[in-house]
Amino acid sequence: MLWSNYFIPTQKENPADAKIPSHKLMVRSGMIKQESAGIYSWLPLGIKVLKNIENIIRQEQERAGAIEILMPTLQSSDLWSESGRYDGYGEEMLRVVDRHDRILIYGPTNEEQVTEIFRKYVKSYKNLPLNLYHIQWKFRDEIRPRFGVMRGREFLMKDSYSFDLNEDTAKISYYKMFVAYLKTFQRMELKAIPVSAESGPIGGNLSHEFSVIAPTGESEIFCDKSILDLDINKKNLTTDKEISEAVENYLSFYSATDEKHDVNNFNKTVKKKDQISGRGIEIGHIFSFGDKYSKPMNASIVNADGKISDVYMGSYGIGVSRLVATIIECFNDDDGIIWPISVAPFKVNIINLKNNDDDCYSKCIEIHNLLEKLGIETIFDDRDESAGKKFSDGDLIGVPFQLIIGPRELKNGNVELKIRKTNKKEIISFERAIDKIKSIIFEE
RNA sequence: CGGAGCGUGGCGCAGCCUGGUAGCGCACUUCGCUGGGGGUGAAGGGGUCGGAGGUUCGAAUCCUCUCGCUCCGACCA
Repeated sequence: MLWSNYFIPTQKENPADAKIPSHKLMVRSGMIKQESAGIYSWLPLGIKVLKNIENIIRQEQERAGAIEILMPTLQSSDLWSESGRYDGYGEEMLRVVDRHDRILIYGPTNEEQVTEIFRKYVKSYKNLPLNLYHIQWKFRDEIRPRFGVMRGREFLMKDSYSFDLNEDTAKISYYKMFVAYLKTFQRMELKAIPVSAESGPIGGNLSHEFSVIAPTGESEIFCDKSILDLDINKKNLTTDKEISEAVENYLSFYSATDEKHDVNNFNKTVKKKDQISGRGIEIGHIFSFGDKYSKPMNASIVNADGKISDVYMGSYGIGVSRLVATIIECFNDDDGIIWPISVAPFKVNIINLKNNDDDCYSKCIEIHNLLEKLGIETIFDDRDESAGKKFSDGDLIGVPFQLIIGPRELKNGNVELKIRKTNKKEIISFERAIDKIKSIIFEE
């Protein structure tokens, strides 16, 4: 991609109303534009990252056996009356009245909707277990949206819904998602901590949220340091038994949200030096809630004995758009964003230091085409701007590798490779630079 | 919803208190010099001050209403 053909409206100054690093940086790097309170347009760089994150989530969901569907943003309020949540959910639901004076809801979540789909088609235990997920925009009319897309009113969420015959198999479904979540977040280089949590308006008795500790986190979490040292990829997890053991290993360590925190228990079970507490950003939340929706909505199946029983359900959410901000909160410096390779909008940023130099330009194009051919997404900053401007924009948008090409080093067949993560620069041959980039990217 | 504040070119702000129809930095346009960390010289374009009403000879400035946005608190992926 040629920068001059693309659309990255960067700005030097911080927006007046942005308070946290991710919000400032997302606006300054031209990823998002606010349209209303808590409602944003996603500009090219922003949507690229959002899609990358979405795809990682999608891959891990599929790997865990979840099946993608797409439910509408607008739902009939009748469904919500059936489940009893129409009144319960309150002012956060955005209601829309259509021309026939029917009330629609811009969905804040989809338990009712998916239960409706399930009950229409699934009648037998033979079709279980089933896990359906979708990635769709949600709307929660927060009293006070803030922090950019971290707490928007409109946000992109991945939500999965599991259906099982009984409590035991429902637990397996829950555990599968538990593992999928750990893998998903790890691929984004986030250290997500599963914490036992209140289930809130979704309901149920088994619930964990996945949080990342960061200074801008919104609520206090407490855990045993040992959880951070666990590595979900270390073990081969294929059978239900292996999955259960792995999850139960996680669950054996203390971890709790503010509401669930028990100081005495914390001190009793966790050594002082292993006690960790910090502000957590909640990026995922999973619930197992049995028949909370299936019962009032008559989502029942016939079991092996020919008896009718309500399905056991669970729901599993990931804040996709919030993840974009979370990753930035975790990876940034004074100059800008530092994208993990897996979600970076481009992997390589070629910076041409001297625009009117034919040799420099053609070398840039050559390298750009070569990288693209290798399947490495590259942006070539061919703008007629000063070197300094390109450097600072490059650091701001946080592309992992910068290839700096100028007449001085080109004479010797060299290029400067800067790794954004470390800000280390080295002058090496083009071949070695490309090999190095390849090895780092494809090793992932 | 309770408390606080803001709304002046694309962005960030000054002017408002002590009314006299707008100013700064960045960005933008053209030309030149430049080009290894937001370079530089010259010449330009763009706003009637969120909206409505009122006071006044005269309103960005005073008053009333209204809309939007932000911040602090309770709620939340």
